[in-house]
Amino acid sequence: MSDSILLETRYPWNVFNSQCPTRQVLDRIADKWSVLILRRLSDGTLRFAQLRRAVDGISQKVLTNTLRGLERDGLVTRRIYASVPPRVEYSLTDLGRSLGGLVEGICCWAEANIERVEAARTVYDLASAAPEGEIH
Amino acid sequence: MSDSILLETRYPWNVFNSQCPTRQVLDRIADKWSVLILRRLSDGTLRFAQLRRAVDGISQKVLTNTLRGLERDGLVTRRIYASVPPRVEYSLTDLGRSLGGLVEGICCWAEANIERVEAARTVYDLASAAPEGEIH
DNA sequence: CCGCATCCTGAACGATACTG
DNA sequence: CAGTATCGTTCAGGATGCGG
Repeated sequence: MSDSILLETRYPWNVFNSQCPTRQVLDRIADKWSVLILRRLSDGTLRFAQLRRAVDGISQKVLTNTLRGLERDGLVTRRIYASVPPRVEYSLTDLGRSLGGLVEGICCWAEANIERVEAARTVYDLASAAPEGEIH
Repeated sequence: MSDSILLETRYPWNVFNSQCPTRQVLDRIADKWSVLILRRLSDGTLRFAQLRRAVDGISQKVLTNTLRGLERDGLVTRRIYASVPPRVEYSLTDLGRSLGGLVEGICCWAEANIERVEAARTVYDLASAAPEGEIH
């Protein structure tokens, strides 16, 4: 009996349940900024300012917050060097690296399919603008 | 010459550039609700109310908005049956189905690694609460 | 049943100024 | 350099009521 349960659901968790803690994980990793940061760090260690430049458009505040969250969830390591000026390096943990393939997959999908998406948008927007036109 | 360019970057797009349209795609798919909806629809067509129940915690407004966005971007099809009461079915397009593996990967990663994430959080929160304690 | 319109609150975010 | 702190704004999102 317990075997069948194990076969049906390998984990007792369920992202579709809003009370399940996995939802919080989904919230963290299914996030634009998290994806971009993780992907940058998958190429190697970066300092705060480097990371900021590498992820165009992110504000200092959002970068700080996102890094804190990623660090708290064990995806990113923060190493501080007590020098003047201060030096802080961010890198992926093993757990963070285990997300590498997914994160790259997401970015690649976006780059590979943007033209299809834009084409779909054009069609959709045209249909929305003049829905009556189709009938006449 | 053009060959080397093609080899270096297969696409002229770059998600790290905030002006690049691929950022908008990333915004769409690197989103908690989009991921959950796409994953549900990858198992088959669903009506609006079914989808709402299947994605626990989503409000009607957010579901509507997210579905519109996914439809506009060509990931989801909306089929309307002019019956009483009205019947609206949502399903994935081919483009949406091409995201299936990634979407499933994200959800599975969350379910498979939640315990590691929670363990990391415990460590992080303890260290933040009493950082002086380590020295004594 | 589906989902649009409206109102409203709180969280997210940008900009700026300041510190170790 | 790498933040923290504060302020002001914007906007996502919840609640409710109505309409096709």
